[in-house]
Amino acid sequence: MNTVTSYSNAKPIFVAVDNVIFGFDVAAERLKILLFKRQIEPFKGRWSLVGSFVKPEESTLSASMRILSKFTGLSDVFLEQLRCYGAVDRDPEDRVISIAYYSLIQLDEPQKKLVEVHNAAWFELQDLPNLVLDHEHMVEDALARLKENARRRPVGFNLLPAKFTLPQLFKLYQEIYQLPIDDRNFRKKILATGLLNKLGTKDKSGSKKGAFHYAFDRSKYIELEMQGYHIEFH
Amino acid sequence: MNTVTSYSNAKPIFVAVDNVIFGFDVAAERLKILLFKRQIEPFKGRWSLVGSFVKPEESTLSASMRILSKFTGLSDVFLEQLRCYGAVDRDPEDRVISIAYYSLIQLDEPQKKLVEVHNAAWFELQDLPNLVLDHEHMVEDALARLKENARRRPVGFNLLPAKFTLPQLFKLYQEIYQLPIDDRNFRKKILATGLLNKLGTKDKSGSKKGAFHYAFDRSKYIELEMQGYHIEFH
DNA sequence: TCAAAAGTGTTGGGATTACACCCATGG
DNA sequence: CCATGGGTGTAATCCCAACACTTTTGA
Repeated sequence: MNTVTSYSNAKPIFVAVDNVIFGFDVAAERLKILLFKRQIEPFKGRWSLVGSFVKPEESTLSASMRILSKFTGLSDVFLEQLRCYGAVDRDPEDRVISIAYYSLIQLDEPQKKLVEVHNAAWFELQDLPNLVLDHEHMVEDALARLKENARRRPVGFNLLPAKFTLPQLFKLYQEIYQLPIDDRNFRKKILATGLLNKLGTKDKSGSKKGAFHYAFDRSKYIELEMQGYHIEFH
Repeated sequence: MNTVTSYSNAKPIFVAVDNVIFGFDVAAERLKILLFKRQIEPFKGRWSLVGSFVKPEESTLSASMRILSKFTGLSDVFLEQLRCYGAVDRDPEDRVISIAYYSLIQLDEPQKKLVEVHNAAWFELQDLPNLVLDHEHMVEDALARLKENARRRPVGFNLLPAKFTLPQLFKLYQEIYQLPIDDRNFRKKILATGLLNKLGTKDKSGSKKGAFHYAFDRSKYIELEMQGYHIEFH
């Protein structure tokens, strides 16, 4: 870089990233979002999406991954950009634009413990506290995007463990759409994608009879991630 | 704002907007994109999307509207955010992130003249020059978004004049998808949306027989813009 | 009268909805 | 043996793709 840039007429702006991290609590059958208590003024101590300023030497995506990793210990999980929030007065303290990302992760028991370290906690969608700045808007947009994506791409599997059951998958989709779905048709549609491999084992935690374990077919996943599809859940 | 901000640990970054402006040349039956010759180093004189740095006192959306208006004279047209491009090395001169927007406008004869003032020109999709930075990537993403949107929302009408004919609309969709479409099924589907009002007049510029003028129903447009639909064009 | 574009309908097949009962098991 | 959740099938309907000819009119 030049010490005297040709961009010297322009004024730089603070750039932040904020992550809408979704987790599916299989035990509770609830879709949840990770929030933490903001560490800096203004609004210190209030609930916020997990975020950070973007450093000069990292991309916005890297910044998002850094934060995701810091709070969940995870890397190599589903993480996509949502959009940029660029209103002038979105932060009363200074001019800050934020790039929102959203992420889908497995929310297991170790994960629940882990986040406590950072003053973070998992909240049900129906039970979110007031959030700082425009973060409620970000959550709303992220949820809309998740709904849209779930009917076009095999994103749901990112929220489940490697082995899962059809009843679990079914409950997840009901949570995403917050609607009752016909379970027989759901099975037909989801099996018809070819994404699921039935395993020989059963999960007996949910019933006497037990439900078969499934794993998703990674190569088929990649294929459909590219092509896309369109499934309407009723 | 405080003179000493509590964000003083963070380093601000240059923020730009870039616009992918689509216009449909009804006469040529071609979808086109507006480009201009970059005015500043580096890459001065090379073809670029129209863009600008974001000023501290304007939102990213305002910046995008400012640029759109400067080059086309238009306001109050279709303009949506595409996404943020935040790679560290996307601009070799300095750290600059860019928020890309895309816009759909009517490309009539006056418009063609107007842009020449700013060293700008309209290019067919198949005939784009090499673009600076990551602008080719932006165009690619914008086109993918347009295709996606055109099957879910009534966006196509933004590219046509107030009165248009079904053959024109049909040609537009063929341009968007760059595929041959069955014209009878296309008419059925597009008329079934209830978006079109048939006018009594005809446009005889395209044929001896003449094609009926249509206008789109604004209230139905708003309704479907909210609800969305799903049409596959074959 | 003919060239050139506009306009129009039907049918067969595939997909989707709606819907209710049997299965397996542990206690 | 029974309560609980897991798993299964079909018929009726709707939707959609495929497909070719007639109309209008200016030159």
